[in-house]
Amino acid sequence: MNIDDRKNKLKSLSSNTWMSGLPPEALNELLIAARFRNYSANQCLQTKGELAGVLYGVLSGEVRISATTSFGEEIVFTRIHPGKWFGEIAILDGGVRTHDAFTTIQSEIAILPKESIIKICEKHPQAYSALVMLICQHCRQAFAAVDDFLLLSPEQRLGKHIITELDSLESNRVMISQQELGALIGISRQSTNKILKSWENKGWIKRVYRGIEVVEYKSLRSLFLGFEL
Amino acid sequence: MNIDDRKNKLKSLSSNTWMSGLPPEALNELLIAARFRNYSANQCLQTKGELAGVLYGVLSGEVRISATTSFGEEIVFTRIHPGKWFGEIAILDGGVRTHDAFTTIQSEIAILPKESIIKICEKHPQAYSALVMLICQHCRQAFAAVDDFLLLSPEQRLGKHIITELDSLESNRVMISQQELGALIGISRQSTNKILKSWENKGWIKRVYRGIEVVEYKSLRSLFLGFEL
DNA sequence: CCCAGATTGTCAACCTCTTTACATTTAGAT
DNA sequence: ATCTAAATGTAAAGAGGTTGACAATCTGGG
Repeated sequence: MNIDDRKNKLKSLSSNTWMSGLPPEALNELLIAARFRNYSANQCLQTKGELAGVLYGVLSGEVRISATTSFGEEIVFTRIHPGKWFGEIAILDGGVRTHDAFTTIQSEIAILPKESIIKICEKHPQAYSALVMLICQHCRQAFAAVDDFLLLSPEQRLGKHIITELDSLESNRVMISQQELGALIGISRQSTNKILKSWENKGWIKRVYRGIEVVEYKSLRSLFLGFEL
Repeated sequence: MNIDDRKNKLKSLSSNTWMSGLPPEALNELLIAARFRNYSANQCLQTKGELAGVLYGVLSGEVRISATTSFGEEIVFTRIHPGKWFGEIAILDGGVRTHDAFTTIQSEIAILPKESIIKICEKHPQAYSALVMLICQHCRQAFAAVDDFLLLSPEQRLGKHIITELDSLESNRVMISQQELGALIGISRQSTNKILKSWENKGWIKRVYRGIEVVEYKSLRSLFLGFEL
């Protein structure tokens, strides 16, 4: 792979994320250290409990962050979309992975080995700070998720989750099965279906196979905001 | 306050937390920078949304981390016990407070101003790393909390929460109203009461006024572990 | 083109948790 | 000691979500 290819790839990963805070020199070193790999759907990137060696960035496709119960059911913690990084906790504290990670569709993933990150961070303190900003983001998101469980109804959580994915994707369409959508907010497939149906009847969304097209963004958002913006 | 007093206070805050990783020199500088303040019950330490200036450490007493809904209900995110620190996110990323914080009983709190922390971190990179370890801990806790909502029944969440507080307190007794206990795991006071009653009937706990004494720690723990340890 | 597997639509029965209501108990203040 | 506000105990009714079941629909691969 030539250097321009690498630059283009990392460029799509450095807009609006922790990398955007890096000095050009540090970015250049990351450029060299990064590996890029294509995964087909349903490939495993990491397993909960294993020691961590790398930081992941999603170039294209989608990654599902999940865990499996002792009974074999799968819960879905979140989904990571293009432009976003994950896996920094285990890098920063030397601990084990908190979740499993699988691609949901064909995806291109950037992989930064821990040793390279440490080396670059020692040389460029700003790189370390940038990583800290990344974990701060994820920590705030997790805090908000806990609050949402304590605070919002299933319908509100569903609405908020869809809006969040929409914003992250900069699109008006979220592709996900109702099964998985329910698993993300802690309700059953049937309940998810019922809520989506009621929204479609109100003209807020359009149900498509394995996905949702949002028509009335504002209505959906005011569902959990408690007011119109 | 003399230097020995300060040393004793910080000593109780540096066992088993982020401070334990600090070099003696850095610890000494924190010693000088720290302020100590006594709060009576129900005093406000911080408010959600405000810019952050300090890191808090609980020397004695208890702090409730909470938020208020648009309808005026209060949800309880977690409770902080002696020996624990909180408030590092806003210090690290310069953002606003994620939650309100109130003392629940008379408490002594250590307060580290942001400027002092930054100064010490610049001089001692290990101090910065120690703070990062703190946020990693909190991030892992938040991730686990989200998983628990997706994974465990109310009864299991209740059991896990009590065990967690028990371990944090190194005690066999948790002092908390059933109202607040329910608010922490997202169920009503009445449901909380019902579950506690059933546990008392099994001989696992003893209900006291505004508190719970745990008799059968192992039984309670196996409730959510899914197996006996 | 056709088939198999995945996904969706829909119901009814069931179960759990919430809500409402009220009596009782407890701790702390005066 | 007494009073008051907070906390607890308890039950019935109702809301809301889950489960199980089955038919219909869709998509991608051969």
